[in-house]
Amino acid sequence: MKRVTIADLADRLGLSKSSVSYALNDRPGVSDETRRRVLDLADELDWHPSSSARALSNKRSDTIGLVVRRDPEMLSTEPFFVRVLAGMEAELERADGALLLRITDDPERERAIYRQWWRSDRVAGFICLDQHVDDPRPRLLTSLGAPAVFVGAPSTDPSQPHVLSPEAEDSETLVGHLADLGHRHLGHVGGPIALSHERIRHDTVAAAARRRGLRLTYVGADYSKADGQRAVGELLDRPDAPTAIITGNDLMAVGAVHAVRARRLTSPGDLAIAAWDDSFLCQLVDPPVTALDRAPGALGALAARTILDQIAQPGVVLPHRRTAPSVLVPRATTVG
Amino acid sequence: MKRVTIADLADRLGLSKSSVSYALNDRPGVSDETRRRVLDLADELDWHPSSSARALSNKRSDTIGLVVRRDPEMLSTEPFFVRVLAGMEAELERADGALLLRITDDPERERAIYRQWWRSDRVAGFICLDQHVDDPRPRLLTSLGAPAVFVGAPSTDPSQPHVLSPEAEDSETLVGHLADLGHRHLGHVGGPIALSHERIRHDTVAAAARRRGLRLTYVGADYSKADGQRAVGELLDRPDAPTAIITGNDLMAVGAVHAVRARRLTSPGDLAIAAWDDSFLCQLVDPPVTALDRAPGALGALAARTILDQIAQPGVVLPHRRTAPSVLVPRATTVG
DNA sequence: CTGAAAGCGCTTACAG
DNA sequence: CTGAAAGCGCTTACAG
Repeated sequence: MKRVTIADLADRLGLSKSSVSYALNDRPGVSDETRRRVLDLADELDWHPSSSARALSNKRSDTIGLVVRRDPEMLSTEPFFVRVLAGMEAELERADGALLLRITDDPERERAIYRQWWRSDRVAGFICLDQHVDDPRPRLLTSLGAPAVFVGAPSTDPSQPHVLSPEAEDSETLVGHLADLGHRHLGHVGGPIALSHERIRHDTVAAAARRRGLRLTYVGADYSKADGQRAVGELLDRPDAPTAIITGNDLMAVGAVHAVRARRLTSPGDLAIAAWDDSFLCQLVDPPVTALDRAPGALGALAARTILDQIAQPGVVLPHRRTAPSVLVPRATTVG
Repeated sequence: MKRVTIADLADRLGLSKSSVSYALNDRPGVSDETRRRVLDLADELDWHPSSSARALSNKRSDTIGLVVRRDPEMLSTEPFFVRVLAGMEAELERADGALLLRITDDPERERAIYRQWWRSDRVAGFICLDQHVDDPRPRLLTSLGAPAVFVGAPSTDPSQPHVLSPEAEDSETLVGHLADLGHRHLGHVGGPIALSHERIRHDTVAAAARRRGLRLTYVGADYSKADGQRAVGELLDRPDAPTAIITGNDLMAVGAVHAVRARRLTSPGDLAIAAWDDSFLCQLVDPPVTALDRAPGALGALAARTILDQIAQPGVVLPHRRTAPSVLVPRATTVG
């Protein structure tokens, strides 16, 4: 099972290795006929360039690194993550790139992996998810000189590109939907406030409510169903409970449904519920939950495209990008 | 941002590159003191070996390839996949390996990626999920000479190792549970019969039922909630409907619950339901579904360990392995 | 215990 | 348009 090399091709064709390399890489310096012969033989012998030799010569890899810092168990309850991942893959597939993946919930390890992958030239750049307050990655990656794109929230280093979901528009959509239904007091059950995009939502939901003269009560939870249920329960048990809530993800919306049910109340009668992140969960629960379809695949694809662009143009400050406004899918918990 | 190389270390220490390399790789040929000095300086300068240079010299990469052939949209509804993935990651993390991931639902591309990754030395071996009838991968990978481990079902090439869930024991557990509750006619709503592990389950469920003198009706579906609901609906509408069913995954169990509810029947009274693949879905649905917790993380970890072993011992035929029998989590749909 | 040298499979100036 | 040569950063026999 001897590997076929460029030298083999050169030998069989009576050419030099350089000519073969030029032909294979579609560079000037070889006649069309020579190029044809080279490509045909490469095809016939099923030659593929050695990725390590090429990376060593070019001093760069064509692999994108993705280090996910989440509890693996929690991750499995997040359809959103898999859909973002699939979007990245689709884009990388087109560009024939590849994704090197690591899942760890140890912050020390996380940083070590970024360093190691970059220093050992394993990857040409990184896609960074879940930016949080005091996130060490913007500075770390800048100091390493590693290209990176931040997904869902801006990097604190403005020279690093980011791709965002349109949180302001989405907040507007959610608040507007509930306001149009006549609700005057909303609850916002946000995810972990250490996450940057949750801060953004906190502010944009508040702004949207203020603009309409609505009252707003914020309460934080951890994205789990159980904690969502607890948080919504607390809201419901207040004397001045809101009549509608917005939850930061689908799982907490399910928790909300259960909180309502546990109190023998009904939705939307006693509490209307609308969620970020549509998924099959929102459809499965009874009653089905009104939710924003955020097109996670598009976000992932945009992230992949952006990091590939950044790698191709090192040093260039790329424009930030965002996905199209999400689409509200009204269901029984608001319009039931 | 100049890369630190072994030559830099050698220069600064007044040593040769080979001594430095020996020290770094913990091989004989250097005094303990020299080794210490080398390691200290490497640490101080944050030296990391160039993965491509090392791979080129060693003629082998330390990356494992995972090509997932699934519709990305469907994938996001499968907590099972993410949990297997997380298990692999945990094991690879320990061994400091990495996972190169590609998701595609195009069979042509799938084969091309296996070829390309192997021929270009990007990966040292593969983990293969979702083996199906007439799967081209056993032959392809054997002909390439690429190490591979098959997860969930044996390869048709017996020299390739596999790691399995204990399907026979699990079938026994599920059938036994329902039989103990007094059910005499079971339905088995299997997943796509083209998948090898579904064939195994088809046979082992049948054997377990036969052994107990139970009647069994098999019907196939595609793992989606909608198709599960359809299949269960068909069973329920028969004049001789089974009193209990086993579904091939959690999503179809949810479909079963909905089929029952749509007919204004109840579970477990009119139909008991037990599922393979416990997940939060089984807990969320009302009534909650009895399910087998298959320890997907352990399966993923075992797969990663096995491919690493196979790579370390090329040519050796490894013993096949399986995870511990799954644990049945009884819930309302059977013991309600 | 240490050093000089060849080699892994590519790319890329530099001459012809 | 083509070839000989150096170099990417490692590893590993082979001499000393």
